[in-house]
Amino acid sequence: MSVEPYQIRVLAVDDHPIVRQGIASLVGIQTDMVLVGEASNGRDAVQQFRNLMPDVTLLDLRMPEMTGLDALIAIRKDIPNARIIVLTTYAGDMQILRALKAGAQAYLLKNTLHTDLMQTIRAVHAGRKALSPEATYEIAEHATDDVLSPAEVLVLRLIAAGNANKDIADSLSIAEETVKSRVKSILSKLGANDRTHAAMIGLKRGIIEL
Amino acid sequence: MSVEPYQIRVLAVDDHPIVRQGIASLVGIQTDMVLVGEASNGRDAVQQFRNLMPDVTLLDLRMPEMTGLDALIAIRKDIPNARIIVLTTYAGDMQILRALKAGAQAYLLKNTLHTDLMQTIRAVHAGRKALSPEATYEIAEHATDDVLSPAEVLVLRLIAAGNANKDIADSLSIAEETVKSRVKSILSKLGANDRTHAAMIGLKRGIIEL
DNA sequence: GAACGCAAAACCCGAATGGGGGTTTTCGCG
DNA sequence: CGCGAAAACCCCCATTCGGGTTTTGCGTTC
Repeated sequence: MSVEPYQIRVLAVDDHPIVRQGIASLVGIQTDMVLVGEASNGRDAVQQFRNLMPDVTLLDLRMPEMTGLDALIAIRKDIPNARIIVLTTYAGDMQILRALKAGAQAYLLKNTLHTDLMQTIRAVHAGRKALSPEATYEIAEHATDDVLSPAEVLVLRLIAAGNANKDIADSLSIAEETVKSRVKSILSKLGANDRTHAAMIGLKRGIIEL
Repeated sequence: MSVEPYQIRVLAVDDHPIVRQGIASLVGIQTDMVLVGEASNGRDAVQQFRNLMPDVTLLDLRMPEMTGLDALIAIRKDIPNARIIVLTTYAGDMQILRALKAGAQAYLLKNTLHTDLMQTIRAVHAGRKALSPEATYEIAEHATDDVLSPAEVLVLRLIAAGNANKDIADSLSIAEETVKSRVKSILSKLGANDRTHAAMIGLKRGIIEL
């Protein structure tokens, strides 16, 4: 039995055991990779990364305890050249952009084929970057759109929670009229008919979470 | 090498190759099960079920081409005693209830542990039923709630799409006043502050889809 | 320190919303 | 066939929403 001299050391982070099992099984088949660890939430992911120093990390975004995005940020703060592939179900353009800005080398959807996933691991390990077609499309789709300001995102979140402008004003300690101008701006930037539409678009695009 | 005389024949349906790989790998380890087929959408699932007649089917709900729920209904129409385990990410009570009404024997979330999943396959094959704790909780949580009528669900969908009452009236060919009374009823049944809140609750509870 | 840019705040106002009633019509089911 | 429950339609009315416009205030830049 020959031992591979150079193997890519992979860390898998996902809150679904079945997905981790799938990754483990796929990586196990490859002769040039080895799975060195698993984590089921963001906190564990950061911990595991520190301990294991993997070459490539597969990271889901939606997780309990600590978001994949927060884990990504924490890891890259520790080790700025960490190689991380975001592997998730969801493709809102804002979600993708934030992950890339936080230093992800690749963004793949879970409907990616086995072979593409393995190729991406090798590519990222070699220092290249990758985006799934859907991710590319989503970003291109909204490339020319105005981006919501942090203040506007706050208002949008409160809108989605079912608050009236007055309530939003109170909980943000600003004038109701200010809220109204922000709402107007949100509707215009998102191309929404009304606040309900805006909330749904915000969800679809990964600007707010359910 | 001994051949197991009685193996549970399993069909895996999920649009994520990685998840199917995980199931394949887990089922492969068990001596009393064998994976006989896979499908990546609802249409294929129905097809595969007819061809293979598996003992137990693992079925995701969110899939392209044809919903898992529709596939479930189609399969149970063909073979009324088909044993199907819904294995999905999402736990809105309405989604769960519809799956159970359509004849699913079990409803598991993907964060289920390996061992629990395997046990559930055996249990369902033996004719028993199973619900994940989260599913049970969701159902109990809303057990006493009034259920939206089909007409109300239609209106809620159009609300979420950003339509005004007048537009909803037009596209459903009913009077605006009718729409208004349905909206009132929806808000009351869901305990929502306004239509936006209602749309978000509808999403959370699996009454409408994004 | 003048000019600029921009978020916050203010005002107006017509239209949409949602909370109260209510009546008629339809339909499923015993 | 009739009963009861939905669904559909209707009216009133206070409030909220969303569009347009303007003013204030504050920091930046030149």
